Amino acid sequence: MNPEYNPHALEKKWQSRWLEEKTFATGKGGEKYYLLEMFPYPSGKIHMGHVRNYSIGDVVARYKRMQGRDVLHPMGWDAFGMPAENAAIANQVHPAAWTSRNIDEMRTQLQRMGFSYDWDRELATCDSSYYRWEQLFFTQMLEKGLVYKKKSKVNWCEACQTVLANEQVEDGCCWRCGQETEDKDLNQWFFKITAYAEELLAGCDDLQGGWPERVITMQKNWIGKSVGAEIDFAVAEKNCKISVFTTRQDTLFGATFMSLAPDHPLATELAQGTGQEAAVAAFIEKMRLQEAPSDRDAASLEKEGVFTGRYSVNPLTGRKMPIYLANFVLSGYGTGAVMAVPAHDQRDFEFAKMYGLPIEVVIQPAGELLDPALMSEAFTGDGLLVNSGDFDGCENRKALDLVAAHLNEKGLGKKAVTYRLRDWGVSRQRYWGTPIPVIYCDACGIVPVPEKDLPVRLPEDVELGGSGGSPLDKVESFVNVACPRCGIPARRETDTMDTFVESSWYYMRYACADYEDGPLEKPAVDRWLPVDHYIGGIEHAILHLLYSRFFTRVLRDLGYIDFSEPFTRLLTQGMVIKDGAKMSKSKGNVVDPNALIRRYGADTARIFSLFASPPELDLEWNDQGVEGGYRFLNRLWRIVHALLPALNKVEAFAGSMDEVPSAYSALRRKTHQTIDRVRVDIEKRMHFNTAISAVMELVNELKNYDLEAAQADKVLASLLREAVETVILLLAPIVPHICEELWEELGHDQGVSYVSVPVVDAASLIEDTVLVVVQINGKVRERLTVARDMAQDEIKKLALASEKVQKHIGGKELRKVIVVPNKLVNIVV
RNA sequence: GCCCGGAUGGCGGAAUAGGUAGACGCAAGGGACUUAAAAUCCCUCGGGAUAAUAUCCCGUGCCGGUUCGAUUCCGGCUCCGGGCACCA
Repeated sequence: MNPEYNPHALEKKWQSRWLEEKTFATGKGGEKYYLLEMFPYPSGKIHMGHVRNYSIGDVVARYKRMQGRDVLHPMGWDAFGMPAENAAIANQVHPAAWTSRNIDEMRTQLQRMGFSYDWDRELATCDSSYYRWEQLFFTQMLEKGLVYKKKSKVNWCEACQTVLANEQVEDGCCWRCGQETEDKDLNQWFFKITAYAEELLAGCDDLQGGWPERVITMQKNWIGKSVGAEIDFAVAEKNCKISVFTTRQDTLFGATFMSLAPDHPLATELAQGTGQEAAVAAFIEKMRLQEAPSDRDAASLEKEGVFTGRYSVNPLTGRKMPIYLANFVLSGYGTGAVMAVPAHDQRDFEFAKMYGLPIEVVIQPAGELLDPALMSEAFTGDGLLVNSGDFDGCENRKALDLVAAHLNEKGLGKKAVTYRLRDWGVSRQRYWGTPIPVIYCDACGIVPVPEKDLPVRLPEDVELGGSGGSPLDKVESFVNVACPRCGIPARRETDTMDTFVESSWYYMRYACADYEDGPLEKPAVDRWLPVDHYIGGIEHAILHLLYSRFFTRVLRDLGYIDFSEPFTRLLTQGMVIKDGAKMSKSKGNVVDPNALIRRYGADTARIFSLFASPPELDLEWNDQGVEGGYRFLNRLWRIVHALLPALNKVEAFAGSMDEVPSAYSALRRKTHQTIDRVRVDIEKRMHFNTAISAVMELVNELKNYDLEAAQADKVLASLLREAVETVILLLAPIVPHICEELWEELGHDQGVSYVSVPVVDAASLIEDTVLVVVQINGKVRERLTVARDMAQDEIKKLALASEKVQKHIGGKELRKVIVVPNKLVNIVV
């Protein structure tokens, strides 16, 4: 009696063996390969998204090992963050205790999935042995001017008494308590990511091919580069200038007024002495009180503004242009001032109509004559310049350069570039994060904590959930320090850093997780970085990935590393969906991976999440699909065991195709076709669903042979052994436990993890006969099995000789016959 | 509004260089085994016509084009998903 497939027992056996023997430690020789999946937040339980993400990564890691690569495949914990603080308040547990307990639970769960991590490199970002280096980076960035402090608008939740990151604001409300958030001006620390805007944009070209196109596009759009000109407009009767950014300097002759953001620094000053003071003040106040329009209807919001009483002078036409404050001008973009060309910009057009301002056409499209009086919308297309002095008749695209050059010559303006990207605000008024290593001294000002005093440890004895400000504010022993420079009493910064800072460099630290003499051990980082293949959810397409690209460049410029792009190849996997929605606690449609493992074992959970769809698409949850995966593993188990007595008397067939008896050539061909398909699917396409279906086909083929036949014929037995070993080796990265067990039962004493991926014997792929399809006028009418590489004339003759074909031709005249060798004949009548 | 994706059976999805549409799996139906059930094994399975596993017609969101031949290439739509959004 053959043993039953008992996933629990055998999975446990192999998992403990892998751990004991440190099977997945690095240093087993070969060229390096760094495979990384995005590390999880230790919420306490893994979810199906983790199962999918890490199953995908594990296939690649295990496959690369079987290709002889020295694979670094680490795991760690993105351990700082608000949920720990929320749990602390709700359950009276210290965030550190809560986090560490969750890490233990999740580590156990990941180990139960059989993922091939090198656990010796595990790290948690809430350890001071990790964040101390982040604090060092911060002080070094401060010295380099890459960190600065400024007052700025932030999202504030009054109920939770804290700043929220943009991504923690959902539809204008706090994700935690649901209360509407408000803008608040706070003094905040910023990372100067804008200093790298151009480099981050240019670097996108290097990602081409390795990263999904849409992620690159999203990053480019987020950086949002605009090329144009900065133009100075003199203010009439006032000794000042207003600078404007435009991408349409070709339309400068058509600028008839100017719009400033309501919070432009000159707004109030301009109105002084014009009689418009009251109106301007009222408008500014109104705009200040108004809620930010929700994104969706921002563009359709009615244009509104107020005349400042002042005029600027168009530098090319000398026209006096009234200066308005306008609700649609953003103070944070460009210079916060816009030259208005109503004929050629839709917003300016609407504003001009509203306030009766002149519309001047300066670009005429081909075959049409624009009349300002008749226009119902701005013309934003291309054409020839008119009413533009010396530039008349010039194509507007060419005029962009010519006008910019002209302005530059006259000292009126210059070419300029603007980005949408904003500096990264990293201050958080929270407890559970990396303390910002800065001391405020009345005498010395802002003083970075010296390296010898790092880490600035997060104090443990803290009251959470109180009202007002950062919890660290109230910890006297933390706050009160001597100034490291002059020694007088000073105060510590009590804000902590955004948790995205930790995740911006953790992948480098894995190279030297235990290194104590610095953040990064150069030889280790040189060996392993950059990450060869990074796998994670599409939801990080901008934030985490952009921050990491920024941080890599910062560390490069601080002299720690020699590369600029952290992730050579990126795979973004889709979400796990159930009942048409992303699995989430709030939707109540979660499937607990633990229940799945308990019922079917880890291998079933793995094969299901890989088989149901290709990685980049969303995966629709299906209970029966899981059952199907389980059935397949059972079938594999039974088939191998049924043949085992015969298989264990022979070696796997290793001869050439011409030694294979013709009765078995189909089996051998199928074996090698499967190797071929799986290699392409895994190595080139990352489509594990089709790789699995190819192996399923080979397993179906095995069903045609029984023990009796295998015992009767040694050649057959050795061919079956070759096929079975192929199945096991190809599936080993996908369902490693069952494969290890079967591999062992086949008499191998070395585990499957470092056995080479099977190699295709090209001669075995070739068939003696091929199926040729005969079409008449493009419709399939006959299928002929003919010798491979038959001459075109001969195939044609054969095709025409067929009775079915003759019937369809029905005596009609042949106009053309197309022959594709070994594939098809198309007869055109 | 702009920018990216996508649309194939009852379902998830295949079709890698323009050449047999629907691999593999799920669900469904029928059968075998069984006292019975589960499990397992075998068969059928896009729609329609027909006694038929013979034969014919239709079929990859819609309309058109290129081609001997289009799920695949081109043009124009529709719908769905995602990103950005008063960015000058």
